[in-house]
Formats: sequence, structure tokens, C-alpha cells
Amino acid sequence: MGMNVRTLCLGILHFGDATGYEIKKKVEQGMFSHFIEASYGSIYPALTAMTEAGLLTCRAEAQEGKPDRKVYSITPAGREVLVDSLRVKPGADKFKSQFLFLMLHADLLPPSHVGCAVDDRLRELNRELAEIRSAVCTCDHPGSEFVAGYGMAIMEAAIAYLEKNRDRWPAERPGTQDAPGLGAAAE
Amino acid sequence: MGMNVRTLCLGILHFGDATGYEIKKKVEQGMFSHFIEASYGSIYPALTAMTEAGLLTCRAEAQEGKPDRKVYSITPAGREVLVDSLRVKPGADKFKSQFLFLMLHADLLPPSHVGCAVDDRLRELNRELAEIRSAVCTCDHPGSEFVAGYGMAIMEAAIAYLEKNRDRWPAERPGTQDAPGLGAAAE
DNA sequence: GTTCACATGTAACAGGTTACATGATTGG
DNA sequence: CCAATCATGTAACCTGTTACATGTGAAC
Repeated sequence: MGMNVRTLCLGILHFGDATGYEIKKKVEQGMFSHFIEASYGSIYPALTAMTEAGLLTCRAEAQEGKPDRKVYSITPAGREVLVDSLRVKPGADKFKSQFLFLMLHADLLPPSHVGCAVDDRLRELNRELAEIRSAVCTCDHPGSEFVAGYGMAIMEAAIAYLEKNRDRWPAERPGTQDAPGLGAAAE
Repeated sequence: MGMNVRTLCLGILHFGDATGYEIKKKVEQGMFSHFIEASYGSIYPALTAMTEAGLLTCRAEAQEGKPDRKVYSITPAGREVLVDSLRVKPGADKFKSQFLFLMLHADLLPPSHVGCAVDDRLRELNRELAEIRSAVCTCDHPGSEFVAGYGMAIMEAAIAYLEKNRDRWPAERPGTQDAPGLGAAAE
């Protein structure tokens, strides 16, 4: 078993019990949303399968009007599987960036469009960075601090690089129409 | 059409004609191998489908003993599709790191194992960085230089962070056995 | 003799996402 | 009244990888 949604859920549940819904929130809003991703369509089946396999236990908390909350806990067997998956040499980092693909082909686009993409990316990076900074204060766990620090370091570097190289393309000025002749971008 | 193998092939073919085999080499050994990935199992079908759709043309070069080389060229229609896919606002960067997942759970592992993982990652980052540095000299294309510069910036930041925080775990000393009691990692 | 580089392709499988189905409660 | 939050789950789909099938020539 490599690094998949099952392992991810085990890792999150190691920090404390949670429902599928809560796991999704942590994945998309938490401190580590920049390197973790999973949807309900993969989380819920993963939790069911691991419960059947004895890696998790599940207690249903009844609620009025809402479906039962199903709170999952990791079992000793689950911890063992988690540790085993941690002991195999980690595969290479995978980084996919539509933004960089766009920048690679910047010469095919009107400069203002490229400048706009850089500005968008800068905003997004600053937003993510602020998110980590605010979350890192509230936690006192060495692993989390290390990972958060790593994330901040590369985001700060990315921001610095983008700001330094921002002026290769015209500023994003609302109201300025794109140079009209986009069509025939080929030489 | 989002950023998939088809778009990736269009992007590579925009820089010049190539065979499926050559595209694979560029993807795994080129300057951008850190943010691009594709296997034969996805490249060949993509090239066939796009040729049928008129986005590429294919000329077969006969060879003795070897199968024909099929050299693909991008057509004007293909360039149009490429530019269209570039004009849609790029989705968020996706970063998946088994290494960071491991570090997040460093407290579950013997410290020497964690130190070893950090050292491995440092070696890998330095290798990738050297690869980009050597390749960037030989190219004089603004988009490529920008992307290579971005890659170098974040890798240098990652290396600096790992080196600064390296000493949180015991040095990787071959011959030193792991603290024997790994088993019961749970509290 | 065996491994590597060249060169293309397919089928089975894995792993995920998206959209749908269901339904109450709260806030604007 | 409409949207969002809470809460779970399924089925259809998409996209890609792995392993296989095939074959030559060169280097070690």
C-alpha cells in the first residue's frame, strides 16, 4: 500500500478521532492543504473498507434531524499499517503546475494575460502562506511544525521569485484591452 | 480540455517535431522533469487520438531492423487547441509529497530513520537542482528560463530549510543500529 | 550472454473525481 | 426564499500507470 487516501486517513486519525466529513475539512482547509487532497468519493469508501479490515473502529453518534455521525478511531492494527507505510522509502515528490505550464508557453499569449496569471498566482501563494502562518501558532507538534516550516520556506521562495520577475510582462491594468491579435500565435 | 497528457504533448511538440519515444525522454530527463510526468501507456494513445482529430500530423520514417519512427508535428488546429487550453485560468498547483507525509509522522519512527529520509531527500533535491542548472545554460527561450528559474528557487529554498533543520534527528551513521524498540510506536 | 538503447503499442488494473441522491437546520 | 453547513454514501466516469508483447543492434 503506497501513499493513497487510506494511508492519508490513517495519518489524520492518528492525531485524533474524526468523522469522514471532518477529515475532508482538515484536508481542504487545514495547515497541510497545500500537499494533501481527497474527496468524499474516496474518503468514505476508504473508511468503510478499513473498518472492515480492523484498522479502524466506528461508533455512531445519533443526532436529531441529521444522519448519524460516524466517528472513526484508529486501532493498534491501523497504527501498525501506518508505521509500515512510513518505513518504506518515500517516492519522489510530485509537483503538477498548470501555472508553470502556462509560463513555459508565455510567448503564445498576450503579455497582459501572462502578467495577470502571475498576479493571480502571487495572491494565491500569499493566501496559502498566511493560512499556514496563522495555523502554525496554535499547534505544538514537532512533525507539524517541520512540515509547516517547509511549506512556508518554499512558498516564500516562490513569492520572492515571482515578485522579482514580475516586471517581464506589462502590469495588470483593468480596462486595458489585450493586444487584439491573439489568434495566430504561431510564428 | 484541462492539463492532461494530450495538452502536454501539444506543448512539447510546439517546440519541435518529435516521436512518442522522444517525448517520453524529454518528460523524464528534460529540464522540466520536476513538474511533468507521463508514461508510454498514455503518450502513444494520446498521439494517435490527436492525429485522428487533426491536431497533429504523422510521418513514418522507415528504419532497418527497428520499427518505423513516427515523427509527429503540431498543426495550426493543434496550436489553436494549445492556446485555448492556456487561456483558461490555471488550476491550483498540486503538490504531493510522501516525504512530507513521513516527516509529519516523524514521532512514530526511530530518529535515525527520519534523519536518513532527510538526507535522501537532500541528495535528490541537489541532483535535480544540478540537472536544471546544467540544462538552463543551453537554452535561450524566455519561458523555459522563467520556469527553470522558478524550479531552482524553490529547490534552493527546500535545500536550505532541510539543511537548517537537519540536526533535529541523529546523523545517519552506517553501522548504528536503530533504537531496537520500534514496534509499539503508539503512546 | 546479458543488458541497454531504440521503438511502438495494448489490456488490465488502480486510483481517483464528479455528479447525484437525501435531508434537516441556520443565517442572510 | 436561497444559500450554506452539516452529514453520508454510490455509481459513472476519467485519467493514468504497470506489465506485457515484439524485435533489432550495440556495447560490455
